[in-house]
Amino acid sequence: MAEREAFFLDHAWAMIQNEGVLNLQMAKLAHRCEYSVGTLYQHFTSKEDLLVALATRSVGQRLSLYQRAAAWQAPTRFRILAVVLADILFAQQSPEYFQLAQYVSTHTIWMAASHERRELALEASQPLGDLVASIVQDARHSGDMQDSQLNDRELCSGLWAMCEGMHSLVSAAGLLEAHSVPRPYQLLIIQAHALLNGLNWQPLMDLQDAGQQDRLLERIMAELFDEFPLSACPAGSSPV
Amino acid sequence: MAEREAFFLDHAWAMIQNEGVLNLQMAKLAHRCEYSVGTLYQHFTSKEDLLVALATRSVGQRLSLYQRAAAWQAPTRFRILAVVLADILFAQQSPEYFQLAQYVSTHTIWMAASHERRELALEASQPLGDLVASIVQDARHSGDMQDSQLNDRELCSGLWAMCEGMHSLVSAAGLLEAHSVPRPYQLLIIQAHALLNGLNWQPLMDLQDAGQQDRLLERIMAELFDEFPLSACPAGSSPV
DNA sequence: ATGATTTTTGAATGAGGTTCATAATTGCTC
DNA sequence: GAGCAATTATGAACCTCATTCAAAAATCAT
Repeated sequence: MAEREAFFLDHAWAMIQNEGVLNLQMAKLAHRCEYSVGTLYQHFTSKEDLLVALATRSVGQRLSLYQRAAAWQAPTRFRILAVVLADILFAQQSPEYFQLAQYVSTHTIWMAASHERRELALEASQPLGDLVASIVQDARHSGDMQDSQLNDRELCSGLWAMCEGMHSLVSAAGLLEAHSVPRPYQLLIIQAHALLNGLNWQPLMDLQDAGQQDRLLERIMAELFDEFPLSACPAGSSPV
Repeated sequence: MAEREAFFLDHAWAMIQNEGVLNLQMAKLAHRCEYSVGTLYQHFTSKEDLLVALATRSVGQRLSLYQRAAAWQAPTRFRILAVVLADILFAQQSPEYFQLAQYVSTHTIWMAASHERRELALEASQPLGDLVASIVQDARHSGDMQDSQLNDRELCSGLWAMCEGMHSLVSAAGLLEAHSVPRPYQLLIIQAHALLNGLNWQPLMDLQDAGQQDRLLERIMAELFDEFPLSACPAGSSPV
């Protein structure tokens, strides 16, 4: 049963990658899977429900990238930045996923999914939060972070929002260009450094020293994400 | 002609506020405006096109709040924070608008609108960017800000992304609660302070001193946004 | 083998976005 | 102001799907 659900989702994902979210049709999907429409609807209460399920499933892939960052033997500040980089790389590698995730987390779509499905989605996102929180905890223990006002989750909420927000801005084609903001993901890295500096997360990064920032990025790419093309790295020189 | 377009948009907005974005029907809208469906389609190439037009129009209301912040006789750092607060207040005052804006800036919807409509939307958003950029310029002149790596727009991109991102996270019901992040807008203020500190935007704010932050917020509320209920202010004590 | 229960099916339903042939109106000329 | 051309408005018809549900098929229990 769970197997068939996965089967449906596999094919739905393939269809979305070919034809976009808007063109996914329940009847086509059922036909492609050689099941009837009714059977499809036994698994998903609605199309939106299926989309949320799909987005939920992809969290796993994202997590595996994040985990490299969390498990890295490096100062906590580097590790948290590596998470941001993982986020960026994944967004560039699977733009369809981000498009879907964004569409799904829209109030309009989110609320159209079943309550159970939403709960499952929230549960699935927990490991991502846990992972980031664990880095914060390490940072507190090692003395890299001294803040006492915010708990582990709250501390990262700004960084989280910033990443999410930049993805949103990027996906509205033309918006950033219209506002003279090219290379959004390079900027995201710089702004993330600024935020982490502001939170007093040691070791601080000199924002005026682009070379130092690039070297760190390149190191993370080499040590954690070496299978990604260098062009994916939002460094100062490359036009990402 | 432009008058009739505005007429359509007025009624569309009213209908969305009553019944939500998903329940807006082109035929109902036309009927309510006492025009035929065909006439409606002379103004908007599709439903998505209309939604983008609607979102575009609402930028004006948002702008008027931002302008108070920009025109305020106060240090630039206070003014930029006032912009963030204006954003939050507007989001709380017009949740329908933000829901719409978010829905519309989804790749899926955005790309379904006509090219011309998208251009208009981008143009309409310029004043918001200009306004923020002008504050940055003042900050550079007065010496509050010394960064030389980023231009005026780029400098604020992180703050912009952070605000957008937090709105996104808030609108996915249950997501923040699931991650132990209550009172998102209070957090947004704190994180904005952290980011501004990191950018070295003077005068720096002591992140550990919640009282000082609250006093600033209350001052902005009193001097700029006194018609808003105090409960709208995301201060430390109130449970927003 | 037979009846009961569960699962599957896909044609039918219905909702609603979009189109386009027709009708109405406006503008122009003599 | 009559006649004609050009423009604009109309809304029924069309078409695309998501969703449902009565009937058929498959499975299980005795």
